[in-house]
Amino acid sequence: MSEHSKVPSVEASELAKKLSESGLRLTSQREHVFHVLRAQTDHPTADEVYLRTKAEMPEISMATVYNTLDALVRCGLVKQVNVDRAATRFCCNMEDHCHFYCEECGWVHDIELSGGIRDFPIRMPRDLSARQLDISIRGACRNPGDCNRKSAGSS
Amino acid sequence: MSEHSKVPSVEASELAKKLSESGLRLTSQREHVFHVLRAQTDHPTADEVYLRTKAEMPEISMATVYNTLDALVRCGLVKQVNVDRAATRFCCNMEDHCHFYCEECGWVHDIELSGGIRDFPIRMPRDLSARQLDISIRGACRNPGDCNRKSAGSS
DNA sequence: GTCAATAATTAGAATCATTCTAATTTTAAA
DNA sequence: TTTAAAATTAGAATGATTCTAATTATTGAC
Repeated sequence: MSEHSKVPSVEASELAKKLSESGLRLTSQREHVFHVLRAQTDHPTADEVYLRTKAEMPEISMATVYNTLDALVRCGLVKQVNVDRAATRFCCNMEDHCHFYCEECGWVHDIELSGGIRDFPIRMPRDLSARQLDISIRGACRNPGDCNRKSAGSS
Repeated sequence: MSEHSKVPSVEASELAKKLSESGLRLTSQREHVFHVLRAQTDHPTADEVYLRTKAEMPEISMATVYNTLDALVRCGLVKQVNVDRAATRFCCNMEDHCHFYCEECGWVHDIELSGGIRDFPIRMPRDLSARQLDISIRGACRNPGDCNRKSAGSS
């Protein structure tokens, strides 16, 4: 283990387990990226993850952030969120939920589901095998002035 | 009306109406792009739309294709489909339905919903106003050999 | 129909997100 | 330890999308 592991690693064992289940190794970079994702409940882009992780671990590279995010997605610890043409966002809430995308400010919020995702009234064709259901809602935060970021485009 | 309108324009009146409702003009480029989208039930990328439209109207530019797709989305005739990190796809099926994304071959299929989209068990927070619900399912076409494109990654 | 104002189109440059490359370092296991 | 495989790195390359400034088309008033 290198000099870099200076981060609370309560999550490390879960991370190590999940990674190795997918034949992936635990590295200090992966620990830091995972820690950064868990530290906030927002939905950062790869670039935002890079900047936040760099604050903890200045030597990390963008390529590693992408590799790590892919690794975390592959081993089921993180979800990719694609809501518009902009950069992909990442979400470490693995409970059943859906995403709200504000078209004014670009912010992505989690929305709880009232039932389990299995209860959704979708009939799957026999020739397709589903791995994951993603639900997203486009709309606007009310009170445009309160929009989280980017200053609302409308008025 | 220019020399370019050589295309069956049953759709033109609907298109003109919807465009003008949003304060947008009907142009021959917009007619062609809309026609191209309606001609197939797949989910082309902007680049694919560009190539298909160019076959009917060789002078059209990529910038116009993007502008037009945006216009069609804004006036409610077309939906944007974002399923992964790749290029956005466009869908002119405006019935309630969801999208299946095959992780092996990249193909996007429409899936019918068994109920109306309003029946979905989601409780919207009061401070958010929804405009559109998007549901997508990630998975794999069974029979990997039959995958539509890109030759299946798995074996 | 003609004109002016506005909107749309165009080619190409610019930007942004993501992936690739090849060299180096780290990890895990013998 | 040693070694093979996996991960990391910086930076180049690619691909998707947006921007820019000049030109052309459309609309509505006359």
